[in-house]
Amino acid sequence: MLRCPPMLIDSLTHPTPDALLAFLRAHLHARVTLHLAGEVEVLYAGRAASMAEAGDRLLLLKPDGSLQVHGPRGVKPVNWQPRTDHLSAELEGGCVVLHAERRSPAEVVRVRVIGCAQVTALHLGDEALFLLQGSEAQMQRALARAPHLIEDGLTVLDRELLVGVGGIDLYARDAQGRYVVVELKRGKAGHDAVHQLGRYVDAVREQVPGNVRGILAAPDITVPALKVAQAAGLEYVKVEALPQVPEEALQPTLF
Amino acid sequence: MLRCPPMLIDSLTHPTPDALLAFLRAHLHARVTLHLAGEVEVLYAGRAASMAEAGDRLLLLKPDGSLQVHGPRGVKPVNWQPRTDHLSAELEGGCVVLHAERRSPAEVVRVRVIGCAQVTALHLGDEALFLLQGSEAQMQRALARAPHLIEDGLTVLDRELLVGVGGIDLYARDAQGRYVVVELKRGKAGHDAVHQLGRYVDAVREQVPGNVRGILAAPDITVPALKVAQAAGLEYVKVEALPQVPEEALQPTLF
DNA sequence: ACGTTAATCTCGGTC
DNA sequence: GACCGAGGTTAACGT
Repeated sequence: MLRCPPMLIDSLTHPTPDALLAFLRAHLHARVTLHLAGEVEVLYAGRAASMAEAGDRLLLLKPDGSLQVHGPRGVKPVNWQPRTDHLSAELEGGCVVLHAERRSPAEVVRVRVIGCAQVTALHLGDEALFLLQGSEAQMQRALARAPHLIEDGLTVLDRELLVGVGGIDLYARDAQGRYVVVELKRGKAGHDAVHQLGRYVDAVREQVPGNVRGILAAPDITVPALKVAQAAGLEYVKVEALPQVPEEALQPTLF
Repeated sequence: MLRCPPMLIDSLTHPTPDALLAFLRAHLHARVTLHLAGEVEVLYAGRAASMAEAGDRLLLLKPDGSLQVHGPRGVKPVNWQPRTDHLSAELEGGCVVLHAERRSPAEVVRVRVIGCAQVTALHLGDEALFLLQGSEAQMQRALARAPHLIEDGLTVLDRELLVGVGGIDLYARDAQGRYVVVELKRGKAGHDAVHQLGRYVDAVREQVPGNVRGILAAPDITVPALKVAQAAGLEYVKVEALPQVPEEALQPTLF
């Protein structure tokens, strides 16, 4: 009675090209995650085009067909392919070559495996529960429930109100009955946030008569962005992204 | 005489917590890339906060201190930490726990390894040559050399001209002597590109007398963005991001 | 399929 | 350190 399939399915060290090909063929379309360390050469063509000369790299192939080629630095892969439509392995001139293609956008990544130090097939199982705190969506919910954190007397009329293109984070009315467009940012707000707010305020002004205010609500704002906002008659209000956590919860004992 | 250090340094399958700890301690700060497959629980706190319940995951630890935790889908890790200041492994309640911290922004990722199926230490060597074609920088160079691709009679005065904040991609003069601000996009241009162009044009108009034109040069543009551009008196010119490749080069024989 | 936006965006450059 | 903008951004969501 195998309730939890074994995570480590198969692994080879320093396989020959033939052995590697057989390994890949056996696992490529088996809802399995593959990990390969080796010397590799990568060609990419699609929205752009790139070529990486032979070098030691780490490949990751997930069951959704996504492929990533990692170098020795950084979180970002050197080359990648998100969710492919077609994945194949062939022998070309004595080397295993991986093809990862997708349409829309039409892109192909071609990986030539010159040498393989280790290849492993794993079963990563289902995704486990994941909770994120401090997203803009959470901030939006919290402020919709407690709009006084933005301004006293504010009444929220709508969330994610679609106006022309794009959605207004919070659409509200202030104590004097003026309409208020609120744009939220979970981090430091920059030019882009001010422009976004300005665009929404303009759109609302075209549709409703009377005064319309624009408020940028964020935990911080860049100095230039604040100037631009003020020059455009838009307001900035400081709000915290993460709900205040009681001091006790931060004590190391609870970790 | 070891000119190329061996890529595969060490590997364990199903190590005990003690063996895993020893393995990690031995390799963590040895300019080595570590790969670990196992059941894992992750806490993150910093710009936001997250927790991931125990699940099968794949860890990547690079010599620059970057850490990523991959699930069964997507290019993006479930949790990550780019370039840490401090990395450590300890035994807590019978489980190996990894800490990856950085200041600025102050963030910490804590990975509890409940079970380890495989852990491998690799040497990924130096980065190999990487060439990317079709970046905006390349496009900028190409169009600066051949501005007629944007418009006949255009003379490029400057590239990346700093005006207020941000840089104008191409600053030019047209056949009639009017100043032209060109904003480039390597892909489809959207609202943001139009706003960016508008901002630069406004900044130039404040500094020079006379008519100032704004041209958005991109291989494509969204319909709404085109409308906004036209309404704002800005122009759109279609230019290809990738230099035209001769048909022969695309023939499969050359692959 | 298209358009828009958030993201723990990452990453690099410049002031 | 702050700020800005590119990115093969990715990924999710809505129409």
